[in-house]
Amino acid sequence: MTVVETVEARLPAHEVVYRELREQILFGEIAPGQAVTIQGLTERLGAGMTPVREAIRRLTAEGALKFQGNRRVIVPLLSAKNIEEIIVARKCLEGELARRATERAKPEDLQFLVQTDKLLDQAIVKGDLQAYLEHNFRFHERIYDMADAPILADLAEGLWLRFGPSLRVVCGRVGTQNLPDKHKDLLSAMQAGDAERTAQANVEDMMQGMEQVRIMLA
Amino acid sequence: MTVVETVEARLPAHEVVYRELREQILFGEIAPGQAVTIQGLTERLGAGMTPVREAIRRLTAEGALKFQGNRRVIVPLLSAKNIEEIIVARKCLEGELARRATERAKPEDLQFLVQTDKLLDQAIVKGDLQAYLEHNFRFHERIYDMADAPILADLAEGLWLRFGPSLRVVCGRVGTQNLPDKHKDLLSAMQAGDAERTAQANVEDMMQGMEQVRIMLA
DNA sequence: CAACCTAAAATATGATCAAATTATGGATTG
DNA sequence: CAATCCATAATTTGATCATATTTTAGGTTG
Repeated sequence: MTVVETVEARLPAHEVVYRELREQILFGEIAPGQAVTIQGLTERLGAGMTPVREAIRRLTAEGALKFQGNRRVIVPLLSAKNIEEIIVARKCLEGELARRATERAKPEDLQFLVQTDKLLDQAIVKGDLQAYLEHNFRFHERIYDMADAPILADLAEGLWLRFGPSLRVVCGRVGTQNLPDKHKDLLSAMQAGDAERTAQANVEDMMQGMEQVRIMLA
Repeated sequence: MTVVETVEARLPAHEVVYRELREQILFGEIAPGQAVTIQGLTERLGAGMTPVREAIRRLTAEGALKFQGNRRVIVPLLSAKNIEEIIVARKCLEGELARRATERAKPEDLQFLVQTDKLLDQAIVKGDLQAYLEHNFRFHERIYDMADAPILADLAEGLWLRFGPSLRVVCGRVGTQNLPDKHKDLLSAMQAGDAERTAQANVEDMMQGMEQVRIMLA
């Protein structure tokens, strides 16, 4: 048995299933509107029923899944109104988190962000949608971690879980080439230690993405 | 079998357990730091293991419970830093929700709020902590519902779940007599249709409560 | 077109296995 | 001789699974 297997064996099955399913939703592998069945997951992930159930309830609580009245669970379809709400919340959260992250940035954090942004650019050039979505998320997730504000980070990640599936749809239509971001502005501001400018760049970056989703839903 | 029992029987056991446990946490019946065991709940609520498990995962995802590394689940203890984070998020959310609620207020909503505030005052006079906490929550919950913004309402309720247990501790120490609120200001502004003033009153009300918790934690 | 029937899926229980905490008793030390 | 510490046993609790029951959806028949 390898070391990796030993470490993973320490994680409960419900935790493993949760993470797996979460990533699949986050990167749009399960489309908005699509049903998620317990039995389907037990087969697909080779897990028992109870752990699968627990993972589904957890993701439902986070808004990543929606419990229909009739025992059905689906990946929710976002409405234009939903996006407005998400924008309101993110405007506040993304600004605050970027501000705090800048004040606490360590060299290895900046190095990670620069490196991730590079990988992101490469994914855009290659047109690799999956890699684009993943690196983009890792970039912002790192900022959340840096902020040393677990509750705010939880809220921000929870929102990501809500619009993630739609983002995939948007990017699939628009194409990775046409996805502008403000990461360069953000990084230069953060390197300069300018928390306010970093916050502003992060909010603008967020708004660009949300705008794309908004256009699609209209 | 009564009608009520028939209707409740339609709700899945995991949903019933979830609601029950959620209320108990919300109104501080389970103290911060206290452990929540699966077997304890199966006995106390007369439910099976799987539904209890699902309810716990759901509440863990909402931040109402915390999963310790060693398989233990507790009601989290708030730190002073946590409160700061909650304040940042609530400043944004409570303002927006009150604004939207005012714009959409129907006569029966206002009637409910006035009535609930009356019950709240009575609870204060009687020194009935449990009733105070419950009516206070129902008051604000109604505002969330009125706002017609399910995602923002989810976020606001989720935060309530985080500070609820601490609020109980605070009120237990301070006594219900010494708990000022801004509900009268809020109601008069809302009745006048002044969304901005309602928002301001709601944020002030929130801050008064958070301030109490902050003082206790210092 | 409605009522019924069948198949599939979800709910829920209890049994079983594994892990962790607590309790116990003996050895060691001051 | 009493107190402390450590190792080990016992008990409690969590994790997982297999299975029985209930519910729903969809197709079929009158």
